[in-house]
Order: sequence, then structure tokens, then C-alpha cells
Amino acid sequence: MTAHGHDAPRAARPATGSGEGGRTVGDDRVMTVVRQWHAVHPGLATAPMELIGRLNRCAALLQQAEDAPLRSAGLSRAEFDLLGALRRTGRALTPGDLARETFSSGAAVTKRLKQLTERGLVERRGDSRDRRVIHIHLTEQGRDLVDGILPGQLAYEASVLSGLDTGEQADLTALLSALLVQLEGRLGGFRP
Amino acid sequence: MTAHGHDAPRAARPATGSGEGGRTVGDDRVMTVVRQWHAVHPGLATAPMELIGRLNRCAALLQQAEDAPLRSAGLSRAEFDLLGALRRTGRALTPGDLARETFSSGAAVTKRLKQLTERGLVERRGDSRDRRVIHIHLTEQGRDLVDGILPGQLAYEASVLSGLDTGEQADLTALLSALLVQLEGRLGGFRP
DNA sequence: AACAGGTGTTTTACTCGTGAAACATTCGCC
DNA sequence: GGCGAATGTTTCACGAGTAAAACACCTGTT
Repeated sequence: MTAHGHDAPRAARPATGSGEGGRTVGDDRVMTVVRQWHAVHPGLATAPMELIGRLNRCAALLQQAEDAPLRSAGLSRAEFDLLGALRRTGRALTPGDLARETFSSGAAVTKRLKQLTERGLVERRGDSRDRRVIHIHLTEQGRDLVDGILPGQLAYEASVLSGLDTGEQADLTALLSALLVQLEGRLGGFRP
Repeated sequence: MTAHGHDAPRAARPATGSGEGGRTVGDDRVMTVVRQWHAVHPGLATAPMELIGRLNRCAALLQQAEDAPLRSAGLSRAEFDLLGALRRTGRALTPGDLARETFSSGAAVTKRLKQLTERGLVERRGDSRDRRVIHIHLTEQGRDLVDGILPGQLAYEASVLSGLDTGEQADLTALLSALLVQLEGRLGGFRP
């Protein structure tokens, strides 16, 4: 959906109510976009757009924000995810496992592994029982790299979320979890 | 962050509380990942990951879901966004405007415009005052395409969100808006 | 043992987006 | 008018990800 907006110059204005009770929607980019759509199609049911648009924008901004510190450490997010999957599972994984863990294609994983292997962050071993299978494990260097980066990433995340109080964060987490459970059930991506 | 998890086989289990009061976090993929991290680094402060991980997963699943119907209509999401920006602003925009509206690079916009122009969905005009500037407007065909697609997209969005009741949706919208306002202020992406 | 179907990984050919460079144009200052 | 700086768009060279194909290997049935 086209939740992406543009920066119309605007004077300061009070937050705009957009629902029942105490629920308030702030003056963000999505609000601008929604208003534009209402002008074009009066009566358009935009509530889904108001939610999904914001979800996408928040995700985009957060991902973008996190990419910078990772880049400083010489890793892309995808690479960090892959290394992280190895670290948190605590065992060797096959390329297929890694593809599933990181919601990537096999081809992408192959490419990444090539690079990470060349950098000495992961190592490959064959499987004694099945010659098709490759096992990938973290090297000590790879593990140290992940362990060195993770606390800083988490601290950074805490920092960017600090604009919401802990109650709001917990509420948001719970609601997102409810949504995610629904989406995973409905659209796949997880089989509990 | 590595909120991306994997589908560990699991027996049915009750929802796990993860905060104060009535806030409950469901049994989703992120939960699995967080547990793994806790096993690796006991005492790790994972609350930020629990929020951001879910945000990213929800966004990814929703975007993926929306891409399919658009593809049926012969458009990528980026193309739809671009056409949508023209439609909702209701006037011609420059490539630079479109890049800002859609959070894309100028090079990407140039490419997309080339394709959309060839398909007769947009048209280009020079600027009478500044020879550098190009104005892009929707053709009638382009406008009809957007108008034809939008209601179905919104209905689909309403459908995928229907796993949450309207109160939950409104709460989520409000909290996301609060977060987005903070992020936009802190990380840029909007100048009200 | 032979074979069809399935599986794991890699390769291939391609698309898409990016940052930087290129180029033309405009603006403001002297 | 001349010039440096800024601006708008496009081009360029590249990296990243994808679906499908390729290939090797495994499994289950006859």
C-alpha cells in the first residue's frame, strides 16, 4: 500500500484523534498520506493503511538505523543475521537450515557463506552420512565478532526505542506479538 | 538484530508472560529466538529485540503478502507506491519529489519511470522555467489502474489484520504512531 | 539391482536498487 | 560578465537477492 508520504511543509498542529477512547494518532508521515487519500477518495476505509503504513515505516527506519553500526563492524544485516543464527542455535547448521532461519533463499545463503568463509568467520564441513549436506559452524573469530557486536546493537535498539516509556514498549510488544502469531498462522513463516 | 528464528518443533504450550500486568507475548518466532539468546547469554536485556524483531517480522510478512496481488496486476510494490504518490498528491511531481515521497534513490526512480512511461502509465514534461526539471504526471490509464487496485489492496489488508479486533488494531495504530513520531524526529524521514 | 521421485547445494541469468560520477543548468556573489 | 557552488536528472558500475536450472545424491518401491 502507499503509506509512503512526503514532507509537506506544515505549521505546528495538535495531535489528531483517529479512533475511540484515549487512542491518539500522532502527526507522522502516514497521517499526511492518509489525508491525501481521503481528499482523493472521500469515504475510503483507511484504517488498515494507517496501521500497516506505520508498521512499514517504523520497520524501515529501524532497519536503516541498525545498518550503520553493523557496517562499521564490516557486516551487512543479512550477514549478521546469519552469524547470529549460528550463535544462538549453538550448533552447526546446513545452508538449508540457515536459509530457513533467516528467511532467505538458498542462493543468497550460498553467496553469503562464500564471503563469510573467506573472512574466516565460518567454516564448512561435509556430512559423513549424506554427501549432499554441508555443515556450517562459527569459527572462534566469528563467535567473538558476534558477541562483540550484539550488546552494542541491543543498547542502540534500547536507545532508539526510548522515546516510548517501558509500558508503551511492553504494550507494543504484546500487540505485535498477537499480530505476528496471526500472520504466522495465516501467511506462514512459522510452524510451532 | 537477529530476531529471525527457526521453526523448532514444539508441543502446544501456554502463552508466555513477558512483562508486567496483563501484557502477554504470544508464542511466535521471535519468542523462539529470544529464548535461544537467553540460553547463550543469560541475563541479556532482550526487550528491544522482542519489540523490533516482531516489528520486522510483521512488516516482512505483510509486505510479502501484499506483493502477490500487486504482481497479479502487473506492478511491483515500488511501482505501485510511485503511482500512488502521483495519485494522492493529485498533481505532477518531479523525479526528485517522487524519490522523496517513496524514500527511494533518484536512480531507482529514473528506472521505474522509464518502465512506467513505456507502459503508458505516466508521462513526462519539461519545465518552462528550469531546463533541468522534469514533471511527471499520471495518464488516465495510470490513474484508472491505481484506482482499480487500491480498494482491493485495502480490503486485503483489512482481511489480514482481522485476526486482531478493532480495539487492538486501534491501540496498535496509536502506539506505532507514537513510535513513528519519535523515530521520524530522531532518525529523520519526515519534517513536519 | 533398477528406477522414479525427492532432496541439498550450487550455479546461472536476471532484476533491482544503490552511491557516485557525469552532465547540464541555475543561482548568487563579485 | 565571470565564476564557484549548488541543484536536478540521468548514467554508470556494482552488489545483493531471486527463481529456476543443474547436478549430485538419497530413499523407497518393485
